[in-house]
Amino acid sequence: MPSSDSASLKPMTARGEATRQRILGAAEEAFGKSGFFRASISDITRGAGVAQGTFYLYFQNKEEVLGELVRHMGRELRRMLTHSIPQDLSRLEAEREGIAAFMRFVSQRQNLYRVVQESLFVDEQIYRDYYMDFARGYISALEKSVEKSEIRDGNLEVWVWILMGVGHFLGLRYGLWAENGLGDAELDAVMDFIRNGIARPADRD
Amino acid sequence: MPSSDSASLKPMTARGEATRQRILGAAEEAFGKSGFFRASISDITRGAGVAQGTFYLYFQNKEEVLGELVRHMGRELRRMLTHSIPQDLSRLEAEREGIAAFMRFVSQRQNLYRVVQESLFVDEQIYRDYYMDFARGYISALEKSVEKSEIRDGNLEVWVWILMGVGHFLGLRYGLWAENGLGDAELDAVMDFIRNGIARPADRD
DNA sequence: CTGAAACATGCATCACTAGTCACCTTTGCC
DNA sequence: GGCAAAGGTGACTAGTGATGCATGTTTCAG
Repeated sequence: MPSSDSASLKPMTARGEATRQRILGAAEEAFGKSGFFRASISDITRGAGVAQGTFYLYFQNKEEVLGELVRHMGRELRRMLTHSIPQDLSRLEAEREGIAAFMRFVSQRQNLYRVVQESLFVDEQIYRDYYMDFARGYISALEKSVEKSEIRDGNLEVWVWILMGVGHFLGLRYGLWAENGLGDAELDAVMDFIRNGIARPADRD
Repeated sequence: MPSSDSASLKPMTARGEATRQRILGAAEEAFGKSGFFRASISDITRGAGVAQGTFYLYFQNKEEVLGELVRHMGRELRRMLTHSIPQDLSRLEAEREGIAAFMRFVSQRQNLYRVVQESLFVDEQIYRDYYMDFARGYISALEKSVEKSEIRDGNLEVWVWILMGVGHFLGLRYGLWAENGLGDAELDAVMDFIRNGIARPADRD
């Protein structure tokens, strides 16, 4: 028994997988454009070019599709960051590359990013998992950097949530709302903040 | 002519205002608990203790209620911050007080905060207006602080979006998801980041 | 070539909700 | 006390959308 517990109807063996992917793609588009709740199953199946019933061959409901999309974004983003950030960079350099890569990702996959954000209002657990997972990896990366003295020490958990918040709002403001994403000058300003904070040099401690 | 343009049916003169407020309160609760889309008009009117039709005496639809709630949160938050932050504080001190006050606000009015966040998926303009307005005031406050040399200079617009992102994620992580809000030690860690950044003292510039 | 498993269809059912409206109640001014 | 305006009601209409299912179609091993 393949321990299918609550894990719906995922099994399949060929073209089925392709159909499933087309449904996921159409859902990403529909959710991104209309929002999760306004998008209907029939919008999705129409977009995928399949009949309504076909949807239920692969998913129990819309929520399940959303969860899948959010996890997909998590994997894609990690993969992307891994590939965009050379191993030999110092933490601050890596941070800059990471933010730049993230911003490109959001600009290019606006629908998917919106879907992730909306998951907070569909199933909070999906959203929490997404960020808790990301935070876990981020914290251990910072820990290593502290050990190598590439950055100073501090409450890394809090700092990571701060950094994720920074990324999120930059993604919103410059990835979704700006024509041309985040420019180099602006990225400089971001890094200036992250490196040095806002206190005058004389007031730092 | 009272230039009622698109401004629905707001006029009233006595107990009507009280009813309208009860509807807004019930909507805040319903939206916060179930989400905007899952909450029905009849959920709201039931919560307010009025008949369904009464809703349409004061609002055209759910969206309008949401807009009202978001603008309400904006006003309340500003008022709160104004009252919580003594005038004679330096910018860094004010920043600390502001974050602490914001965190208390989110913890106490979780439903309202959720409503504001969900507005992004109901009517993006409402959400943008909320943050664009907030950013405007925040930027000019920072400009004044720069003039007084309380903080160093930089790209204040970018910094403000960073700071709002920080606030938002702290609100999420510690205001909505943590039992006890943001502790003093954690607030210290936040201020440490905002003051000094994460670079080692030797690497600062 | 053939039959069974996997895939796919699309319509019918069922539940639910936004918004309307004809009618009733309260308020307060004369 | 009478009456008009403001406030309030709740059943009803029209529409939408999720989901079930009986009925095809495709694929491919033997």
